[in-house]
Amino acid sequence: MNPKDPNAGERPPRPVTAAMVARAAGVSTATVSLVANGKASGRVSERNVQKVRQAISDLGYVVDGIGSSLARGVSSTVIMVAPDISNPFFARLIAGVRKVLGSDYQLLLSVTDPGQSPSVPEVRRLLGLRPAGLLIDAPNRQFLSELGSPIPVVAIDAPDAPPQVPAVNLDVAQGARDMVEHFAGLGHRKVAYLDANTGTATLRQRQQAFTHAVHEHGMQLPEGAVIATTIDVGEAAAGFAAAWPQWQAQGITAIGCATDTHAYGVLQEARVAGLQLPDELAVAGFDDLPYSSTTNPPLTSINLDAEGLGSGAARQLRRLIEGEPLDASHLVLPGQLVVRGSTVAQA
Amino acid sequence: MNPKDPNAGERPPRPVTAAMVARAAGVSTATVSLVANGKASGRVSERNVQKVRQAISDLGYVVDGIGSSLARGVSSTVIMVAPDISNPFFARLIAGVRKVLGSDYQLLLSVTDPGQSPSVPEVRRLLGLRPAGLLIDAPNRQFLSELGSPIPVVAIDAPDAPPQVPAVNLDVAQGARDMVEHFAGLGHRKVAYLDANTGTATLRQRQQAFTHAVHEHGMQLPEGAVIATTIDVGEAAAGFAAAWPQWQAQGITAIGCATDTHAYGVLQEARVAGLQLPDELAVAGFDDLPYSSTTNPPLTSINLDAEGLGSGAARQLRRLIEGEPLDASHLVLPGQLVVRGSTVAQA
DNA sequence: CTGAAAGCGCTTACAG
DNA sequence: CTGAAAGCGCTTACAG
Repeated sequence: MNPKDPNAGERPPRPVTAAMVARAAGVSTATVSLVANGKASGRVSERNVQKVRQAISDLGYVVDGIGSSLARGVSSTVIMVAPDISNPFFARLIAGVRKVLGSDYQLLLSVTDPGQSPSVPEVRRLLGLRPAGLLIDAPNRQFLSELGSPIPVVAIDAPDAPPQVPAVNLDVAQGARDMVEHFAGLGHRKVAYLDANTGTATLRQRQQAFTHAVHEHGMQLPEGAVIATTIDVGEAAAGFAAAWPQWQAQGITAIGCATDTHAYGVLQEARVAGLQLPDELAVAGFDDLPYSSTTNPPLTSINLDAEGLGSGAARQLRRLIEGEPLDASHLVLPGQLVVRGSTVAQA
Repeated sequence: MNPKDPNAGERPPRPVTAAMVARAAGVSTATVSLVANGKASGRVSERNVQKVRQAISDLGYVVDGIGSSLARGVSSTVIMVAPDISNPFFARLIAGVRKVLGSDYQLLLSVTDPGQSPSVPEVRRLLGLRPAGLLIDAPNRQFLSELGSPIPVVAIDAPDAPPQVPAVNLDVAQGARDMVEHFAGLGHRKVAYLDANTGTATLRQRQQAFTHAVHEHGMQLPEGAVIATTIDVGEAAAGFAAAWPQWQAQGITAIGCATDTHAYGVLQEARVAGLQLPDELAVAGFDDLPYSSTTNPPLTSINLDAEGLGSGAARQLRRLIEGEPLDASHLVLPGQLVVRGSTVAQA
């Protein structure tokens, strides 16, 4: 670590093994193992602990994860399999996971092809790495029922996970109902929905609950009032721009968006079109991304706790790994409607 | 894989080992190993190959990565360490890496805290996993000089990497010069620069080369004409909105942006402010993200080959891993100015 | 072409 | 408290 380290930047000759440390300290590798893993107390004399510690730091010994994993049967690695990492929601999710895993487990990400649910063979290969547990983001139901993992698995954002697969989800259906109720309370009668076309379960749920709630409230979702684009401000803007003339003619005054990203596109085009928000058009989204409080106007959104989702999933996984019982196999985190200027004129 | 698999969703009793396969096929584990690793040809009789293949598929055997890694000394894992994953540029980078690694190596991501260069101890722990190689995205120079890895490492987007660390970079300086020359050719005399405040070397390079080129062309970057925000459309929009009155008063007619994301913010605010682009204001960015061709107006940008960056780095790493010589330790991929409506009125 | 055996680096009963 | 030894699952010279 010393910047003047003569070895800096070069290939160290060969890695330091426990045997080398044992020799240097004059003890057995068993003792080195105990000390290196913090299991020395009460089992190794203070004198030997010191000698081993000294040798470890002198030689720069790091426990070899492979040897250790083989001996123990598992590694201290947690692998998270995720289809889509390039969005701020995911970054917050990871932050939550990392927080709970701390330094006890090493988090590694395995990215599947964009928008694809992971495949069973792919995950089986990952299993060959002997992770302590697996976190699987947005898997589809079929995958989950086919997997059958020998190690603990927790699904994230998998509302359709079978009961035997622990999962932690977001209550997006309730969020959708809250959004619709909010629109209804404001007097909107005809609404539209800007969906995401990625086909994950959480997105499907949002749309279905939205549609259902609209009818329950006696409101209308006219012909052609549900369109879908990718999760991209530009695509959403273009989609809205194309649909708006007709929607306007149909008397639509409010738009629910599957994600805040979609809503940003709507806001952008609406401002360019000179629409008065929220008077002529009300817009709301899902996710409550950080920027939603500073858009113009600020965006009404369903706050979904990405970090809580990550920490919750990691917590469940730790329980499983460590053999503790789960309070519940499926956890559902509530969302929260955050009302801002895109639906209600603010002071 | 059969959906009717009675084991589906349950914990398989215990993993299948090479010894079990050997017993089932009536051969030794050595033979199983040869067949399972595709090294059988010319060394195992066709008859035994068949028997082993049969047993492998009957039992669903997968080579244990841990055992294999220990025996071989390395795993077939490539770990990519990255500070910031939540942007589309990174997704394309990954795609390039995956393409070159194919199924020969398993790509795993290790995410550092947002915006942080990885730390040496962190990476040392990763080394305990015995990866075949390491890909390190946007490391700082100090990290690189301290690391001294026993395994192949390739730095990505590290223009200040020391010569002994192979790196693949983007020629952002040339890109900045091209951008400025483009502005100059259009007759702009006073320009501004909207920087990113993340402090990575590539961003620093863009800004310095831009500034330098401005002076070389006899143009001006007036007092207060360089501001910085996070890489976020909203932040950039707000930053621009706050600065524009003064910039306008100073006679600034063109803005260079450190990333397209910044430029989107400028475009957004400019349209709202009713500015005529490109007549009253010209805007250009870096990255040429997919959406840049469909903004309104389409954005002039320096196309940086994210996928090529990923595939180039992966290719270098493979060479290193496989013991082949490198053509060059440092690779620099050219950028390309793509002129669109945000700087030049289009037909 | 084949299999017995050594060895990768570690952990963990076990005997002392 | 301590160390010799077995064993984790695999790969690879080696002898046949």
